[in-house]
Amino acid sequence: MPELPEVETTRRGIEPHLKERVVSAVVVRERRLRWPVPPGFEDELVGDTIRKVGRRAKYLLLELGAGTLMIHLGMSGSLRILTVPTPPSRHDHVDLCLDNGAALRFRDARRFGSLHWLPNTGPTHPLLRNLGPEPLSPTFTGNYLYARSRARRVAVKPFIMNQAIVVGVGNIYAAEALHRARIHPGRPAGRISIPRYATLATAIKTILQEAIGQGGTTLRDFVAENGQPGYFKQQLRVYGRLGQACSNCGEPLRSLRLGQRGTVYCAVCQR
DNA sequence: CCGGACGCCTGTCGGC
DNA sequence: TGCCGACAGGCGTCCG
Repeated sequence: MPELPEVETTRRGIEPHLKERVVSAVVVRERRLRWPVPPGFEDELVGDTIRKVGRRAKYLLLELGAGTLMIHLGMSGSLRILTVPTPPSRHDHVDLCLDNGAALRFRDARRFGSLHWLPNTGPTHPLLRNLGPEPLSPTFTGNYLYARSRARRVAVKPFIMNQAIVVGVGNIYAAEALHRARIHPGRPAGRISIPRYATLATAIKTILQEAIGQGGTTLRDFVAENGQPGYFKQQLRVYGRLGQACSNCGEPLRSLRLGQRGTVYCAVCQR
């Protein structure tokens, strides 16, 4: 997926096109997403005004008068702004048509993404309830990671990919941050010192900020609202570089499997 | 509570 | 060229 940098890139791209626009129509061509799009979903949105485009974790939050449209991009989702009518292709599942003739189009080949309507009157959505802190916020620190990791035997990579611990970090940026912090991805989370967690927290912040600056990482599917790919792929030091020389020491990068996810690392630099 | 495995989908790539 | 398995940016659910 789209991890935090790709979702934030999308948020920044779509907000100016959506702000203070009225939804004139909603077209749902495929309701079978990660969570089914409920009947009547369209009716909640039509006629309402988009006031703000926010983000929490990897969720985009379109705040309207009567509620919030929550969008998750899954593994292969993207959002585009169309300024002229464009025929939908096979994986273009939802269009949000605006009062100025433009439209927001949701595309997702694998359909792991989802859309939810959250009425203002309702409770907090269950998917938002158990999320950890935003990694770019001041509350996310090495001390925080240290405190949350005590007595946990899970490997540090799946630990920082756990959205209840810290949000927004997926498989790419977890691998990159651990390489930058020189921590072995398989090291048990409960066996990392305070200073090393301080380094890791800083590495996560730095990697995410730099990736946002490059418009995210495009491997295959991700594009911003204007169709542009993200360029952070050029900066990746371990992800997708199995067998290539480590940028620090020249050692060929190795891989292992952690939590059913491929993990590339340097056996010399990361311990 | 914790941690690991599974499944949801489509597309692509490497090996034979 | 075709077929088959493995793998891919996520994550909720189930089971031990």
